[in-house]
Amino acid sequence: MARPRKFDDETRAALIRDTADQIVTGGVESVSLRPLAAKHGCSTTAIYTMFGSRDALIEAVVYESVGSFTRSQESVPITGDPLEDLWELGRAYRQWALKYPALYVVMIGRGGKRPDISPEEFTEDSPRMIAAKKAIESLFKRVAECRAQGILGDYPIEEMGNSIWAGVHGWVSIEATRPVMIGQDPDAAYDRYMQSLVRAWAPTPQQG
Amino acid sequence: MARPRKFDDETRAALIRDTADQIVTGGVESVSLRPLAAKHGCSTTAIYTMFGSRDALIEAVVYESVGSFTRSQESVPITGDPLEDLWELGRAYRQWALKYPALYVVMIGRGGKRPDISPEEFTEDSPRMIAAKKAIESLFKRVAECRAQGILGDYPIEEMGNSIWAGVHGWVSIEATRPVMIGQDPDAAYDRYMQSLVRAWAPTPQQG
DNA sequence: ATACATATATAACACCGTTATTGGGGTACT
DNA sequence: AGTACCCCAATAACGGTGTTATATATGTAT
Repeated sequence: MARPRKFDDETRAALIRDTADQIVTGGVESVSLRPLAAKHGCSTTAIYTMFGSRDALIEAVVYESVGSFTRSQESVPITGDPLEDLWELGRAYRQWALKYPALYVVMIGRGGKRPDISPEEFTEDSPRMIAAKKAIESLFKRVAECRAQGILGDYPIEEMGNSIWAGVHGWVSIEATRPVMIGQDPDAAYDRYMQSLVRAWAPTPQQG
Repeated sequence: MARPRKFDDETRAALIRDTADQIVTGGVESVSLRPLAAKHGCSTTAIYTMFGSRDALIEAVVYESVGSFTRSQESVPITGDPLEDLWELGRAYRQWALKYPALYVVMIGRGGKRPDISPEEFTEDSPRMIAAKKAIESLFKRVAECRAQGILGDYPIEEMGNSIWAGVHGWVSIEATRPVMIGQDPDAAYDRYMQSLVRAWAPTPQQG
């Protein structure tokens, strides 16, 4: 019915990988279509038929990155000690973000586009929101287990989960945007910070 | 010794104000020198002698915004109840960020530039770092007062201050980048979140 | 009066994302 | 077989960007 596609899904994946690398090494703003096309032996219009626009290409990278992040979260082993698992989950969260700081910023911060009014990608149950939910699902599961075992108090899972997530994100995003965090031992400081976030939702004596 | 300056500090301030407005309404990436120059009846080269580059202009805006944010923090009254003052400080923090989300993102997130290796503006005691320190000084003071009154435990001020700040920033930055936060009553949810951050550093029975 | 230093304007440079135009390559129907 | 059709990709153009080389104006110092 039409001219056959010269570039298959493999080239599409290669473009996404290359753009992700570019974001990691040079930041989002360094992503440029002409050099990218040249590197892959195609024209910019080919990228346009594959993705639609530069923003859409970056959105594809973000989507892929969320997947990578999610896999890194899901690969944290479950030991049976939900609190220890929670620490490991938090450490993996931070490690991923510090390994790809520019990706983390883009994927959680919408790449610096105007934040107030929002596009369709943030409607409930858009692919991106589903992926985002899945990304923090491991965290919520451990929180639920901790509550079931009395390690956390009888607060709503969603409230505790969102709070711990927001707290972790705050610390990590500061570390990811600035050169170094305060203190001599960032790893230990982060551990103590995580502990404080969890301590905040400890059972009260009445809750026993 | 040279040709007299056609544009004084007033025009410089006007340029900063205008650029800040532009960031607020259209995001950083919408800041463009040619329209800006035309609006102020000068050429782009005039902007270059005044600021040096587009990035430097935005950096000037950021510096000014940090000042505005700091003033908003410092205008929170001191009632004598340090814990209540802390809540008000946290509320003012969030209100400023939600009023100027794009500014908040740029001022704390470095405008989406590559975050890993860092420029000179982040060296200890650079003007920007001094301004940043001053911006959260009110928070640290209240934390210290709370500890002095036994509302907070005997932890290092810096650890408690940084933790609460990171936590607040995490929540607020999520709210500032996404359209709406989860939950029906965002204000109340944020209040409960702040309470959890402070509860984490409550005195232990031994400390009490 | 002349030399020098600097602020500004004009115009150019090298790029950018995007798109109109053109052509190539296949299917489907006559 | 021929032809109409449709889609993909390449070329080239459009309008825009930040930045800078060049030229000019305007002052001070000699």
